[in-house]
Amino acid sequence: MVTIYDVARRAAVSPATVSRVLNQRQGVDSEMARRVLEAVETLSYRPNSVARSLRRQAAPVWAVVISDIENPHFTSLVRGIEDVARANGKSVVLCNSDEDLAEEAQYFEVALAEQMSGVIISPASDRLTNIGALLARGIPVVTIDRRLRNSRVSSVVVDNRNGARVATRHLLAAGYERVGCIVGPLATSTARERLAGYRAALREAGLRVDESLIRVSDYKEAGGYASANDLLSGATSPDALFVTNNLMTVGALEALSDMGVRVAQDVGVVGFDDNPWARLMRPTLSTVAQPTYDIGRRAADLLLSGAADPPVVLTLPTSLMARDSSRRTAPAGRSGRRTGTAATQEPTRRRLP
Amino acid sequence: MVTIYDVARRAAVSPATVSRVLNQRQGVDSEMARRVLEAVETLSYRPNSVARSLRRQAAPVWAVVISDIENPHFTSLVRGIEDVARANGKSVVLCNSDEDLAEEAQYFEVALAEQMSGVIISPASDRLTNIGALLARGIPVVTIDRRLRNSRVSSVVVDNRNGARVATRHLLAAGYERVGCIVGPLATSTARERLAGYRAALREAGLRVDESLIRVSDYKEAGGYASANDLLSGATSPDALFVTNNLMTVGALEALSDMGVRVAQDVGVVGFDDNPWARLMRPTLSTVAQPTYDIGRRAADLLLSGAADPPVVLTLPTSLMARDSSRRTAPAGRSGRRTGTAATQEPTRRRLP
DNA sequence: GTGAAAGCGCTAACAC
DNA sequence: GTGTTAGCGCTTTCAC
Repeated sequence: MVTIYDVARRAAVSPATVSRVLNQRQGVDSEMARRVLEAVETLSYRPNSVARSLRRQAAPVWAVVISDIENPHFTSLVRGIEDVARANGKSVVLCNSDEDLAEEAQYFEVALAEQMSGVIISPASDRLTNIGALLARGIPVVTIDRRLRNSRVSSVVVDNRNGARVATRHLLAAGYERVGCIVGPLATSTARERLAGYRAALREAGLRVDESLIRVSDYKEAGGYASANDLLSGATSPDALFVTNNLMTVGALEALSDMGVRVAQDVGVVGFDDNPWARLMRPTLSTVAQPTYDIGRRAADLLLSGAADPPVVLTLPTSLMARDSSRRTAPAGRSGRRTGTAATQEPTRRRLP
Repeated sequence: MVTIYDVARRAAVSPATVSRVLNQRQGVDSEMARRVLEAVETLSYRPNSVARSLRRQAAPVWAVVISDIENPHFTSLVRGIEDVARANGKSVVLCNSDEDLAEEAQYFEVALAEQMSGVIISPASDRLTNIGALLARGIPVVTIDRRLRNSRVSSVVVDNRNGARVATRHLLAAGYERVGCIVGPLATSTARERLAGYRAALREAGLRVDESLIRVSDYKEAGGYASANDLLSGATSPDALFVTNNLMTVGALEALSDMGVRVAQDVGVVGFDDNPWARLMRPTLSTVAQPTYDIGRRAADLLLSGAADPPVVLTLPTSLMARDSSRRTAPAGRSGRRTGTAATQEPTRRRLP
């Protein structure tokens, strides 16, 4: 392996000078610098970043701890983070926590052991996720997508409560009367906030919240399937569903399909998190869209600047993508809906806020 | 920072002994070992893996270089890799190459500088991707999803040619006559193999290959959209499309939808790579499914064992998921197809292989 | 402006 | 079995 000493010898300078040149410190004689660069070239020297990290007591690496790398919502966040990371010479280590506190803690240990210079996390629990050791070692931490209750950290999130409120209101305005809700693990801030928004919308419409129309699930496809199945076969079956993440929405739609329930006509649906195939489903799927890439970018920016002290919370807006799955009316266009049942349509009865 | 010396002092042993205990070397007095563990505990000592890596000249880290972290196909591969990595104490660094050779090369530099102990890559080009420096430094490399032509490396891939052949044959058997093909960058082995399979199926059916029905694209959504648009507005418009990856399939379907072309009835479609929402589209989408998770797992296993010398190539099978998008016949069930046009159905004319 | 030398935290000879 | 010690490759005082 070619070391900095080899380069120094070849360029007839000291290792210190080579280091200075390589780290663009100014004040190095330009002729010497030239020789160093030449030696680097001819020897095809590559700095050993492990040695550098040991010496500097910090590795140019960020850990990004998310709960599911197969969830497009999270990968889109990661894209945003990555672009900033790359532009600033940081590597990104992706860690799947699977919504598991032990896994999460394990990754914090790795971040500590590897002397990483930052951690971005979507915490599995807003109270139990413990970033104390990270902060104690001065490693900047930013939470993303979700918040933490017991620590002073900067966060980048969306306005979940309002997003959920708008979605629910939209279903009510479309004439649905018994809107159910499938929500994620209540240990996450997103689940609680989205549930709160759902409740708020019902209250604002002068409706009482029927707890039997709420299912707490796991943000996964199978969970959405089971919850939808369960809700639809209950005594007071909902005529609409607000499903609070993308994976559970897929599961819920599969359940409806398997039960022979027609989306929109029989049961209106609004999901959370937009995606390219929402437009390709029939009926097309209404969703609450989040600026995912931007969330990631901003979290990374925060991390770069040391995570901000005192901590800041950036709350980005969501936007309702109203499509056919939440319209009782048969659409005029060619969206592939059966036309025979258009008569199911009925006038809007809810108060429009 | 607590070091191994602090632990040694506290346990009244030498640093070497602490190291031995921590690395589970046998032959350490059990009483001493107990004291060491106790000291580790009370001081909440965490080994510094940077120092360890420097000393050992290797970091317990794998680089996984893929072209798009937002493509579910790749994230599913990564899942498989990750599970093996975690079970063996390796961290995974995810790198997006964006199908770009320069980016790719950049990540190889990082892997080298970080002394990583393995690289899994889905090469952007089968001839131009250069893993020479990696191999020269003895870093094991495995390619995944795609192969490399100019290097001796182990690979885990699927039988792309046959998958494409079966898909095309399936469309012909369903009565489509002018099957078009949207293929990825020809620098990738997958694109060439899938195209070859498509051609083979046409030949086997006694048809000549109409080059004007083939579009070379980029494995991205926008590329699929543009290609479909282009194909459908050409002089000899296809009555079916074989689209060779998931993202381009989404794009192609969007294009068809925007043009008012009915999938299945007007244009049959088979995509590559299965996904959960294929069942939710209307008509449901036929695809060629790959055992993605398993591909990742096996690649990781190979890497663990030093990438195998001489290199091996594992070729896994694909499976055709025949659904409604490739059926001209109107389905009996509740799949949401307009029923008025079922008369479009016509008998199969192709020879069934 | 440049070089000598110490030292980041750990492991592995090697000596006892 | 256990301890001493050198050294992995780099950066950074501190002299000059």
